[in-house]
Amino acid sequence: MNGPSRALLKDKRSLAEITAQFQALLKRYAATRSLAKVKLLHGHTITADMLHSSLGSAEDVRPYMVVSYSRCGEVRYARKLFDELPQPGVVVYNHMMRICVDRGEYFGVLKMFVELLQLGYCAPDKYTFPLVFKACSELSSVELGRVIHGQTLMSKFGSGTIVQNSLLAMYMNCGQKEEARKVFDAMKEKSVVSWNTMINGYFKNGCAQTALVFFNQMVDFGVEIDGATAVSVLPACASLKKLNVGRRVHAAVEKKVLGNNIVVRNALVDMYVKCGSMEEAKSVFDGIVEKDVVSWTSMINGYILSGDVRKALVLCKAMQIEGIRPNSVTIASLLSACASLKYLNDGRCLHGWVMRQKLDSEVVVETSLIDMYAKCNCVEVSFGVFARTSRKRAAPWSAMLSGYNYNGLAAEAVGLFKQMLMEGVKPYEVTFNSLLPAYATLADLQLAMNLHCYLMKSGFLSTIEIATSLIDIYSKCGNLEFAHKVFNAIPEEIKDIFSWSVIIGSYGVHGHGKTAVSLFSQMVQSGIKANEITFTSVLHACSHSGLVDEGLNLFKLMLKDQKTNPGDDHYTCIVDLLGRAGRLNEAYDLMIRMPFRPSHAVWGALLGACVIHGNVELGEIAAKWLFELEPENTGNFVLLAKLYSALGRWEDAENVRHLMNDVGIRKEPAHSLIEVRKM
DNA sequence: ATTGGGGTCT
Repeated sequence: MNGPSRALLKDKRSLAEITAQFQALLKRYAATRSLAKVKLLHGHTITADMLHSSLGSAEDVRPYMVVSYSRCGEVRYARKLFDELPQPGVVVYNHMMRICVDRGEYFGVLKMFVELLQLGYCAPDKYTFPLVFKACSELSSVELGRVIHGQTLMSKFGSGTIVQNSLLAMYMNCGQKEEARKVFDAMKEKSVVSWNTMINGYFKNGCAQTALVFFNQMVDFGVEIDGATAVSVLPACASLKKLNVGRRVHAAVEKKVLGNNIVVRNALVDMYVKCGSMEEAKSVFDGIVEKDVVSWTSMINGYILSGDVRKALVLCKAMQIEGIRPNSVTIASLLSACASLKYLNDGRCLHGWVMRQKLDSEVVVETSLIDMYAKCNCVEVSFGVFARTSRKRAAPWSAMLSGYNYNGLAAEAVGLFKQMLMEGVKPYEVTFNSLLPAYATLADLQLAMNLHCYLMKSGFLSTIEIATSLIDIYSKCGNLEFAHKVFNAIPEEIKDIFSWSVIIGSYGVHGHGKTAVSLFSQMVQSGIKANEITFTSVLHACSHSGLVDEGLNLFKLMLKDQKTNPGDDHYTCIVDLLGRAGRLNEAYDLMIRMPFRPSHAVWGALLGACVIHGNVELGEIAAKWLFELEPENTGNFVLLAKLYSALGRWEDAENVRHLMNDVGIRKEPAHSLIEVRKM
């Protein structure tokens, strides 16, 4: 026997002295992560306990044991000792919570926190709160986070920079950027971490622009950037394609020597790739001495984005020669490239490789395989892959749904969705992106009502995009009443330009022009500015219902508006509107004064109107242009022939029909055979 | 003893 135990046996010193020695030793061992020594000491404490039956000293030492074990990563012992402690203090609690965080047991953190609050003899401290906020953040529990935020404000830790930083991260990760902003603005001392958290948080919440604003402010304030700043701001530059800002960050990285960090280098490669500068991406990539799988994957993705899938595949080989194995992300990236280019063979090769590498059970890989086969129009193979997945996660189901949708199999998509629900898989928002169009295609009222019911119960209907799709589905089913009910149920303040456009369009398509126009003015009154899409919907509605004056007024409104420029669609609507009303010359005058050359659609609208009203003069002009703009469209010949026949000009009609048959064979420009009198 | 951080797909 040696060390402290022997000291205890001899009992030359007081218990307090020995306890202090134990504590000091344990602290040192914890700092140096010396697990073996901690274990030895643990043994000594047990011996000491037995010999002296003086638990007093051991009670002072055991909390230190817990801390040391947890620092050394020996979770089992730490847990056991912790459970045996009669009165664990806040420090021990903090260490146990840290263990939970490291193991991803966030609910355990919350349980311990509540326990700690109920103890009565001690309270959470500045080390406790960051751990608890981390747990709230990972569990996406803002409600709880807010409560604990309130608690920090009541305590003296609410003004601590580190506590506030973890609070920022919690709000940002829960999607509450406004609340994060309030905390940030109120912070007395902002550290570089605070700025980084804001930049990164805004980017993650879809506000890349604001992320850059914060970055610029940070630089203006003279805050020294670090590696995490670079890693947070570069993706924002990438998504906004701000090559110049990216280059400035790169320069700062070089100046501050942050580039030893491979994470920073990889972020730079990705930024250059996304900004389309492959030369710069390659030069950063070449400069990385020890490239990891992320460096390679970013570069591979770069070649894919620049359209060189062959080179991407070559690089994938090169990386393996260098001894780096592609991971599921690399594969997912390559497979998505094969999908969009319909490279079925390369996709199959990758599939085989993935199976041999045993990467085929990763969800991302499964999902991209399903997507790749579907995009290559091999739905059966796609389903085969899908059937072999564990089917517990929503992603493969979503991929399969979008696969069915892509291949025009709407009924299958709806059937699969039902099965998904029966198997208890919870969809997420993007699942509906591919599912809802299928319902619109089927246009089955009973199915739509079932869906409506589900969306209400599951709460997804409160998502504006999904509610908007449902309006469209009801409209496609011909049920404007339900469509309008769904529209009315959307709270006024979240109705956006898209939901208004869809309801206006729905009334327009079903010939209720007046309602469409009145909805349009309601929208403007509610403070939403019309855009090109809404104008298309409302003008379409006018032309469908023959509301000439209303249509012309709206069109004038559009011309006056600086923000909305009439495009081809709008001219098509107006020409159609005037044409149907028999005001053909007005329509033609408008076309001549158009700021750009009328497309086939505009000419088509004019020709259609000429047929209705028997106007050969303008009809021939329109036909001449149409034959030039879309020589393959035989419909235009049919229309012109119809125009001639209606006026009893049988011979001309017959000629046009011959012409139509010839075009397919001779590819001779048809318009040369038609005499154009005026143009 | 604490806080923030890279590439893909859904």
